[in-house]
Amino acid sequence: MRIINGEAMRKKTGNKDKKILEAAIYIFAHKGFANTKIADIADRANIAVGSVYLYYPDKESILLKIMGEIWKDVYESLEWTCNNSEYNVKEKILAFIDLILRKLSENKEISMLISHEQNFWMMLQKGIFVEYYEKFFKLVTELLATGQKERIVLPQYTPEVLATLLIGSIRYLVYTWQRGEIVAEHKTLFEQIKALLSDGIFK
Amino acid sequence: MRIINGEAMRKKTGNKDKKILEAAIYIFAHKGFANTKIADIADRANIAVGSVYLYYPDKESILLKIMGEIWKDVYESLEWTCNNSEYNVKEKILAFIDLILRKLSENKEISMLISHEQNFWMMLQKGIFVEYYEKFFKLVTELLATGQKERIVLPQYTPEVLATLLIGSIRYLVYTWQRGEIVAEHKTLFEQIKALLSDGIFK
DNA sequence: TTGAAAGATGAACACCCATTCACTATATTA
DNA sequence: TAATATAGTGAATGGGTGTTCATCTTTCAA
Repeated sequence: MRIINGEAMRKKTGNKDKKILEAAIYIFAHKGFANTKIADIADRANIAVGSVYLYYPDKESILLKIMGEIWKDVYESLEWTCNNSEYNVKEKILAFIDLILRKLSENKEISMLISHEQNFWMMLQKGIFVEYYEKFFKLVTELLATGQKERIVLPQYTPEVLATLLIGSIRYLVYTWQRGEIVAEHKTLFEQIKALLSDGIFK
Repeated sequence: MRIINGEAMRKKTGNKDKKILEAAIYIFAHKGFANTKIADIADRANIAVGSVYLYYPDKESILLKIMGEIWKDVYESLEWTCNNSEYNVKEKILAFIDLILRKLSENKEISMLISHEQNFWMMLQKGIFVEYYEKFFKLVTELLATGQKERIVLPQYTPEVLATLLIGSIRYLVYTWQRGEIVAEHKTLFEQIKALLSDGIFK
């Protein structure tokens, strides 16, 4: 029983907020944000159009919530890894590569959504996801700078360039692979990417 | 004087088709295809809304024309380089990197447009640009495969993975730099990118 | 100079879809 | 079991915009 302001309150049931997000990820990824109708999302979530508005104020906030959760998750995972003193810098950098590889490939639609929408919405600087992404990017940059100080990472490149290259190429490689344009086993591809990027940045 | 079917014909003047493309590149890049109104494009091109439809059948065809021209240009330049027997494979690969670097950075808006729209429209497989891009990608892949045969390029990676990595990371690095998120001199950045990618793929 | 044919215009149209809201269903409390 | 308050519904609304078209303008051949 739930009492708020001394009044009886009906509970929201069935995790509709989560169902909306899951449906939206799928439709946004395949049709693009602009071509997605609220009715598409409602259909896929098996709820009424009006119910969507009980959970999110508008279409845009659904997208921003999704991207916010993705980058919050990635940022907090990396932060945890960086604060774990059992790892040395090289291990932390490899863990970062692994982390983002894993996050983007856990779900085809997440990788598509990011590849289709992120750059544009980053430019608009809308939503909390921008802050999480920027914190994540900063952490990666610092990690690489530390690597350079410890003479593990090649010194001739600026950390920002390295970080951008790593994040951008992983994102695009996973996307291309998910869409079937690169034919490779999951494990083979991941090892190639890790080896390739390691060869390019480590001494 | 122009005579068609024995009738008098007024000429189209002022290169309105080009002006429309240029205006569209700018607006598409900054507002996104979906948020761009035909009126925005007409305003920027200093013509009437209706005139746009004298040159292009609909909004979509303007975007597809732009992307078609970009990738036609890139593909044909690379083809010319590959057919030029004065270059060896390594020089051709370096020329390819230079080519795409140059194309994407010649104009901030082109780089933005590609980064915001290309992945999505590639997925839809709409427009002639898809064929040009795929021919370009195939050429790059073949170039890298030849490099591997001649023991110039690292053999442990599949050419498709290398090609995807090169194209994707250059695109994203230039975009990020154009938007001011990486602070670097044009020349410095280009040399870093070339060196970094060369280190990662050449023996 | 004039009539014809095409270029150019922008107000009006018609459709689309995000959002609203009057209504129904259901959980909760007493 | 009744009263209440929120959850859930989906048809209707309204604003926005891609496209059209009646009209005007310009060019060109005769």
